Amino acid sequence: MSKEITARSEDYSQWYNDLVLKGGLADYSAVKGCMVIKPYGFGLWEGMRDVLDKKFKDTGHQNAYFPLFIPKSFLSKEAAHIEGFAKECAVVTHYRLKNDPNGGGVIVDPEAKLEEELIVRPTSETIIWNTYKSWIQSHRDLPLLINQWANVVRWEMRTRLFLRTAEFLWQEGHTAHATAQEAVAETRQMLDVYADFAENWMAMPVIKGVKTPNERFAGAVDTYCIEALMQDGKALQAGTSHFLGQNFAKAFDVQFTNKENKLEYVWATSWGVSTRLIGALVMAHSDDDGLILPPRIAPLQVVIVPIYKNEEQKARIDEKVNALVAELKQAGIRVKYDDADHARPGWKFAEYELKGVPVRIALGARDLENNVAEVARRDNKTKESLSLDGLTGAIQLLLEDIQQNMYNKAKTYRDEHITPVDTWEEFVATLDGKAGFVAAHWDGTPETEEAIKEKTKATIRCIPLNNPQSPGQCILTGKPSKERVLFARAY
RNA sequence: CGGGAUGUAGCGUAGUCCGGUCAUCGCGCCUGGUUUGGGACCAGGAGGUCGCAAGUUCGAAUCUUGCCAUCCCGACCA
Repeated sequence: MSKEITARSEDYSQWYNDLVLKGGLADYSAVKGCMVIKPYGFGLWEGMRDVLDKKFKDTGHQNAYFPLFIPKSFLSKEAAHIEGFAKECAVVTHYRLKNDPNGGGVIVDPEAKLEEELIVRPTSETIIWNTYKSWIQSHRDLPLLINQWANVVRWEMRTRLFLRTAEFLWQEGHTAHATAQEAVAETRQMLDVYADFAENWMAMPVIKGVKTPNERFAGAVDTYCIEALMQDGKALQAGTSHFLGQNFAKAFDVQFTNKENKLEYVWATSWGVSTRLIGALVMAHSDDDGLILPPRIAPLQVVIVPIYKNEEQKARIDEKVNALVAELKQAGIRVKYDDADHARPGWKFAEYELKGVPVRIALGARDLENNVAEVARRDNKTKESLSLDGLTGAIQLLLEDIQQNMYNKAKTYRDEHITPVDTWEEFVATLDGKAGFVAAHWDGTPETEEAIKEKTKATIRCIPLNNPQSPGQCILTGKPSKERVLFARAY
């Protein structure tokens, strides 16, 4: 083994790092807290982006682009918003460099100080609502449904590849509506879009829910989320959708004239997912041999490896494979024929397993004689010989089966890790033991939530939508509770 | 931002305590050949400002100081 991967059981964090680095998804960079996304990792993001972008367009949204820089004064217009982000903002103070007169290279020119400092966007609500003010006058201008694909910067103290970096890529939708009901419906619709994407493309089951006030987005009335469970039993927020009420409309004075010719503040939403999804994907499915990517998102779905003893055999295999590749591509399958001569088949097998390619086809002289190919699937590491006749159809079915199997496996794990508990002892024991989500009663106060967090490091991940109402007693205070909420330790 | 650890060739490492032919070994890389059904073998070869910068010294990978980056644990967060 030339590329050792740390076992999950040995060191989960190191396992994750190994997969990301050795799987070729990303590299560390020369800049603290920032990462380089390598082509294979970016390919994953492109796949996610393409699917999501189509879903956004299909639900009536348009893409636009707003500035990277936000005047400092904008950020402070919404009190809760600045409160939430102030501690992690990068600030641009100067606009010019000059040669150090003392010969120390280049320095910031003290003459070139900005009159108003600029904040590198940690999110774009403020610059967007400042803009919307000039775009919205009448109810006929509504709804305004905009999305942007962008990078944002949050100066994080502790970073982890994909999961938390100072700069990350995301999309942020920002919509304006005439009524609260319409804005709430939009918030919920986009949450559904995210959940559908996570489950049907990423094969990652998620729980849709609403955040408690403690966990709410800075400036939102309600924050909805999708929560996923990683293999170490920690939860990960995979996407959020916020109902912003009229908070930003009021902060930026965005009013419209309604049908009755009266001025009203507009109602807002924002929603986003980020490159963090790549981290979620890695941790949800992969094993100690490497990545396991769901076919619908995998940059490469099928890899074909030739096995030959001489040029004559190679030529015959080439001929067969070239026809197969054409057919697979015709069927819309992302396929690569790896006939590089410098690596032997065994090396390639291990390499593509590390990279999580869902299906590997090996084709040798012996197979040609029998008119078969050896087809190996990455998700459960089984192999079988399939006839070369109709192989494309079989591969299509196999890819679908892998996608479904990965989802089922993740869902079984997730479902087995939602544990209802009724006492504090059980609660602590479950968190420390099997981990995962713990469904417990809570008295509904931020103080109790905070106390539980301090004692156990577990937070309320969400109150699931359509949560069954069942009276009980708060696990910490014993006060009455009308429903269970989901606790977990989280990324 | 606090605590701990690390940084020597693309990767992993020996050497650091006790300064002086010490820049070691494996993988990878290049050339040629033999190979090819689970990370091949032989022969030859290239590659390093020892994280960066000052300092101590006749002499620094090794000692001192500062800085940078990464990992782990905490506080904060998507």
